[in-house]
Amino acid sequence: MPQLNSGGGDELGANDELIRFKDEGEQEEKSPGEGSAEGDLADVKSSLVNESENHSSDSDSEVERRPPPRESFEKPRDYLSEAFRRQHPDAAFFKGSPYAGYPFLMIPDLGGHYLPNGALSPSARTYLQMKWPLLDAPSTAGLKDARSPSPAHLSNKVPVVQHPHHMHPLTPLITYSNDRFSPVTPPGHLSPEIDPKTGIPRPPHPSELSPYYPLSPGAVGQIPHPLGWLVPQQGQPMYSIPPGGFRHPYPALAMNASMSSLVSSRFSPHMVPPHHGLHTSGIPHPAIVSPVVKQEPSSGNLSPNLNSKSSMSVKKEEEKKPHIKKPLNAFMLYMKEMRAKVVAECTLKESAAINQILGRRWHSLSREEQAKYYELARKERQLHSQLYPTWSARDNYDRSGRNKGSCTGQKDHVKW
DNA sequence: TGGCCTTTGAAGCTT
DNA sequence: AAGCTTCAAAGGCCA
Repeated sequence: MPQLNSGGGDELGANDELIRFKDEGEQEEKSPGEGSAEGDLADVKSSLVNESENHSSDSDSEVERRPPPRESFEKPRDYLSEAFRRQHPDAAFFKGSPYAGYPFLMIPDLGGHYLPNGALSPSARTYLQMKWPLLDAPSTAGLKDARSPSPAHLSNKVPVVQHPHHMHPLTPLITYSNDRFSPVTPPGHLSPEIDPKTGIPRPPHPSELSPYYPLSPGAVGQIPHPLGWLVPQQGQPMYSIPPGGFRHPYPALAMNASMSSLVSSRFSPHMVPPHHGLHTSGIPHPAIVSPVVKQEPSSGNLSPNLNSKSSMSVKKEEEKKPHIKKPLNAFMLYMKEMRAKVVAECTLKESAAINQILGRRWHSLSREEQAKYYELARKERQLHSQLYPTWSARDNYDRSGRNKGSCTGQKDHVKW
C-alpha cells in the first residue's frame, strides 16, 4: 500500500494529487514578496495570471498534470469581485484592476505592516500567522525564510486572529519533523513535556497551549478545530458545549481492539476516548448531527395519538438514527483551519469567495504541506470508519428529500 | 427560511 | 474503468 513518504500517505489517490501540484506549489513558494502580505497575495495574483497565461510558460509536464481548466473559470472570479464590491461599495479604485477577481490583492492596508505604536498591523499579523500556521513543528521554520519574523515574535501582541488551535491540528495525528510523515510515532517513553524532536524539556505549558500563538482565554474555542473532537485541549473543547449538555456522543462507538490501538497509538492518553464511548471531554463527534436539528421538525410536536403507529415508529427510527457526516477530506480540513485567517486578511466573509481563495492557496501549498492534510484526512476517514463501521456515504445522499436537479432527471435514476 | 454559491476530495452510482 | 453526482464546511446573499 503506497504511503506518503512511507508515512501513511493517503492511499486513496493523495499521492497523485500531490504530484499534480508539486511544481506549482514549489514555484509559488519562491514567488517574490514572500514574507509579506503583499507577497502572499501576489502569489495568488501571479497564480491567477499563470492560470490563464502559463499554459505556455509552465513546464509541459505541469500542463499535462494539471486538470483541464474549468469552463466556469471566469465566473468564480466575477463572483469574488462581486463579493468584494458588495462589501466595499466605495472601493471604486478596485475597478479596472487587472486582477479584479482578487481585489484584496490591492488592499492598501496591507502595505503598512506596522501600526504607529510599532505593533504589526492586523493584516500583517494575520498574514504572518497564516504563513506559519504549522510553526509549532520545529522543522517548519526551516522551510521558511529565516529572516522573516516568526509568529513567536508576535506573541507579545494580541493577535487579531488567534491561531485556531493551541495545539497544532495535526499534532495528535502526525509527527512533525523533517521526516514528519514517517510512520514512526513519538516514543511513548518521552514525556509530553519533553520535546520529542530535540529531547529538550519544554517549558511548562499551562493547558498545552501553543507556545507560539498565545491565545486569550476567550479566544480559545472560538475557532473550531478540524479535529476538535479529537483534541480535547485539556478541558478547552473546541466545540462549544450546549447548555443542556450532550447526548451520547458516540452512539455507534464500539471501541474494538484495532480502534483502541489506533487511537492509543496516535493520541496521548488523555485524548483516548474512554471505552464506554463517552469522550473524555464530553465533546460529541462533530460528524454526528442530531437528525432533529436540520431535518424535518420533531414529531414531538404532534400528538402521538394522531400518528399511526407505523409512521411514528418510522419517525422515531429516523430520529434515533443520528446523521453521521462524512469525514472531512484534506481540502476541507485545510479550509477549516485557514478560513478564519483568510477572512481576517481580506475582510471578505462570503464563503464562496473565501473558498476560491482557499482553493488557490491549496494549490500553492507545497507537497509537504498538502501531505499533512491528506494524512490528516486519511486518519479522519480511518477513525470514522472505525467509529461507524456500518456507515456509508450513501446514507447521507438526499436525506432531506430534496432532489437537486430532479427536474432535469439528474438523480431520478438514483435508487435508494 | 431554505437553497445557492464556491472550493477540493472521497465515495457511490451509472454506463 | 471512466464519468457523473452528492456531500462534507462556511456564511453571505437572494427569492
